[in-house]
Amino acid sequence: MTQFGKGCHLHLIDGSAFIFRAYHALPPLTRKSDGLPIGAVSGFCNMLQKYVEDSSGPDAPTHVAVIFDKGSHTFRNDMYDLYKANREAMPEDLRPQIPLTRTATLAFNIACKELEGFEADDIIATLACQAREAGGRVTIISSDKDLMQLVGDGVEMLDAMKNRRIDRDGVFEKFGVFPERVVDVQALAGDSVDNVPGAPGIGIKTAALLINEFGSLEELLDRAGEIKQPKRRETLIEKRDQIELSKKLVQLDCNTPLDFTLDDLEVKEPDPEKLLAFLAEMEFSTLTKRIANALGAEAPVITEAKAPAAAAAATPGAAAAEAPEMPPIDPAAYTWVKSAGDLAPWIAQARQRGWVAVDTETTGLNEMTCELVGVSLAVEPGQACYIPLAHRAAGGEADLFGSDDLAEGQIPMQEALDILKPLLEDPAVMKIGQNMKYDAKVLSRYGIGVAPIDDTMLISYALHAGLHNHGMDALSERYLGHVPIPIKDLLGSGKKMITFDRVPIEEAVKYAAEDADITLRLWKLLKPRLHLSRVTRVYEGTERPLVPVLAEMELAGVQVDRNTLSRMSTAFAQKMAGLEAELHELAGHPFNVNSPAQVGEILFAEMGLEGGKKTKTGAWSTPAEVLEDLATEHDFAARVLDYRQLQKLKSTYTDALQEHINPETGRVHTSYSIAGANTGRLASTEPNLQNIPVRSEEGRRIREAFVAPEGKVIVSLDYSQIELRILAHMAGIDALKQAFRDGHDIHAMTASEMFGVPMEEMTSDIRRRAKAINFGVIYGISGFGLARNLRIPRGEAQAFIDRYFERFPGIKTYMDDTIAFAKEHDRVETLFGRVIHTPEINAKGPHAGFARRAAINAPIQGTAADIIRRAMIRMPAAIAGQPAKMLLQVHDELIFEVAEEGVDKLIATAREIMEGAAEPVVKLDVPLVVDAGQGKNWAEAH
DNA sequence: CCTGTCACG
DNA sequence: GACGTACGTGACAGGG
Repeated sequence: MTQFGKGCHLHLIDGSAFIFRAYHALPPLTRKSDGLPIGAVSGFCNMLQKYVEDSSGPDAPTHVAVIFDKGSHTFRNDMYDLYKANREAMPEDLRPQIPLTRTATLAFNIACKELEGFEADDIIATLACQAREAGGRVTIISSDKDLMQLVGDGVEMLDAMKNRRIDRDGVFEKFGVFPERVVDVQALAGDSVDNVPGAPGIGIKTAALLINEFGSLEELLDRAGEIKQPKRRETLIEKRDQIELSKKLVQLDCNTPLDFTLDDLEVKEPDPEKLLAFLAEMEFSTLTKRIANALGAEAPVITEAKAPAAAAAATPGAAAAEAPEMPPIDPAAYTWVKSAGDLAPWIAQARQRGWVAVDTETTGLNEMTCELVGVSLAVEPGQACYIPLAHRAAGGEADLFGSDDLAEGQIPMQEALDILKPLLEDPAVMKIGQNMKYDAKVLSRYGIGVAPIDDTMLISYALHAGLHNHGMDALSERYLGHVPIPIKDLLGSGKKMITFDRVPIEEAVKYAAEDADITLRLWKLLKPRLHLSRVTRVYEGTERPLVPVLAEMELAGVQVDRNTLSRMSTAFAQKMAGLEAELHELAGHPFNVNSPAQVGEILFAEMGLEGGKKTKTGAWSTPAEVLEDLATEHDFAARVLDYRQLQKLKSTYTDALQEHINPETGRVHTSYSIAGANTGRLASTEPNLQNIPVRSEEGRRIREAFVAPEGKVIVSLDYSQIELRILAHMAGIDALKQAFRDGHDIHAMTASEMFGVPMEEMTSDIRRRAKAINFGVIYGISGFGLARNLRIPRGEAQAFIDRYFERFPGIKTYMDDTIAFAKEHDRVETLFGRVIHTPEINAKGPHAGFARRAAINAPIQGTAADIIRRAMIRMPAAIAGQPAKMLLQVHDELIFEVAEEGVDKLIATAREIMEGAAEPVVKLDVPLVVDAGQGKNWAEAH
């Protein structure tokens, strides 16, 4: 044993922080055999394992301990009986897991220390002091700000969550003072979490200001009379005792009587047998295997005792880690289907059950250009196969010719597709996929129309929008506790990346079949929850049916005229070159106009203009908003704005769009993500066709490149003021509803009501202000935001808002009710029952305002999204037989390509569908109005 | 890979 | 009282 001293590096892990993070990060998992809650233990072990993996290398610790709290009564409670009095009670299902985390720590062979009547923080402080005195280094693994007072002289903190080291400067960033004065600041600012009172009315900022001015808390309190602000002065004088008590509460104790020494904390290798036995006892199948792998040991078999009904029932609301009938995921157990004979039983199994999970493997992520490489099927959890179809034989590196041969052990593509087609199109067999639109599009290019379908991504979206994303990796990790094989492992990344057809089939089987297996497991787990969460109608009515509709639109694409774009590109380039020369001239030297940092340097440093702000990275910030203020006086700023606009148009639109023209179809095929936006909106990617310019004259011309082929016309139909109409309905504002019924100018009406100006005397400026307020309401208005938008003083903006609420009290009520609902249920809902979770709504701090506004906006934006989704779903049947195709959606607008002679009829049909899309589920008190336009291109049609 | 900026509804 | 502020997206360029 080596004596702790110079060269030693002690790691102190805040155990309680680990436990709580693990508990809150994971769903309430239970042990399969007896229903024991183990979610927190599982997360705790994962975090320890990750810690062990990450802490090797040159900076590895020589000594380590996990420190826990013990006992609820400490010396601080003797000083102040309300200390930590507002702490919530420990959740029921966490309590039994606490002792298990000690066992887990010891199983990893890491020292595990606690002391009755002492907080972990004091033990950590004591050990850190001892280590520092002995000349060693210390890293405290915690993000608890109470520990920041210990930083310095070889002691640092590591925020494991953000993987960020915090040194003296880091502490200064947080507290505005260096570690020696942190307790002084804390004593003043107090801490609501620990119920430390501090000085009322003083937060961290003010506290740091005062401490820096006076040097120390004691000095400040002695000379409090010198403070200018009367309120602050009185507080400090009156609350002196309370502040001094607060300091004692936050001051950590470096003299905790420990019954061990630093030398007892020396890092030890874990005993594989003991560690694996513990993990197996907990029945963590994935983690057991992972650690067994890491240790080079055999993973013990986890006994599969059936859960007695009573034990399962004893933990109500607890979701089982894996549904009881699901065996652990084992990629080695999947089947390689090599022949038609191999495939037959899988088809039969799928038919017999009435469902099958399907996944396709392809050469790329673009459904329009990739090629099919294989198909995997899963019929039961653990029973999955992969049918390779176009894998290439392994060729030598220099083998430029032979490597395109097909690998052995594959059914000829067409033969396999002929066998699969009847199954994939069988109306009696549900095809389950994760993001089925992708697979359906690929297969449709091979002549297979997959139906009916279920989609685990969309099931998750209907259930959990706002809680997390809905990709397979996230879902698998979250709901199955399993990390799928990363595709990177097969394809590599960057320059050396290969396509899936080059992956050896043995490897492909594991990956591909696992995807189908996971999809099936997720389906079994999540599908039954739809009706429990009352979102079956949303899923079946507005998510799932959209898949084939979008697939058809995306496959159709929109014709884009390359010549128009490239002519514009050239023109933009010339203008930009002129502007660039002019700017270099104005600056007196050449610089990169595209670099905001350099532009800022010239404006604010070289030219010495006021109003420059820096970003958090320290570079100058030059958003358009700032440049616009300068532009009236300074040509330089005006030219930069002109340049930026052209640069944006050229790089994002006229240049990039050309790259997206599909050489085979001559058209641009966007992809819509159905589960991307939390509110129910779609998102358009590769390319994004939902942000083609329209507001500026120059930008709008880009829409001229979106054309109809010979003999056809582009038709655009868009909802007029849909979100304001929904607001009028949801908030029940009679005046607004009546205005919409009468077809009045809604913004002018609002202005007239608010400012008492008769409609005949309305000016455009007053109307503009009312319009900004109307939109502000939809966004969860704030005085600050409105002030910025209208470029008026904040007080004036607030006065507008106050008057608005006075005139339309129903809006205020709606907003308050929505927030109250969100706070109670952690979610909001649209008129159609779409659920948007608002997990941050009860959070404290800067997130709170954000969450409030999002909660106000979500039902309105989401209801509008529901309505256009419903219209889109009904559209194909409504326009069947007409010479028309629906091509694009832009949130409140649908774009069609129609034969000239069919335009009037299409407009009539589509308008009827769109205006009636809310019904019969919702009967709005306001009419929905759809405007239509037509032309040879999108610019004319809009 | 992250940040800043800017395009849309 | 302090903090940061309209809502929802995606793409591109710069810079480490």
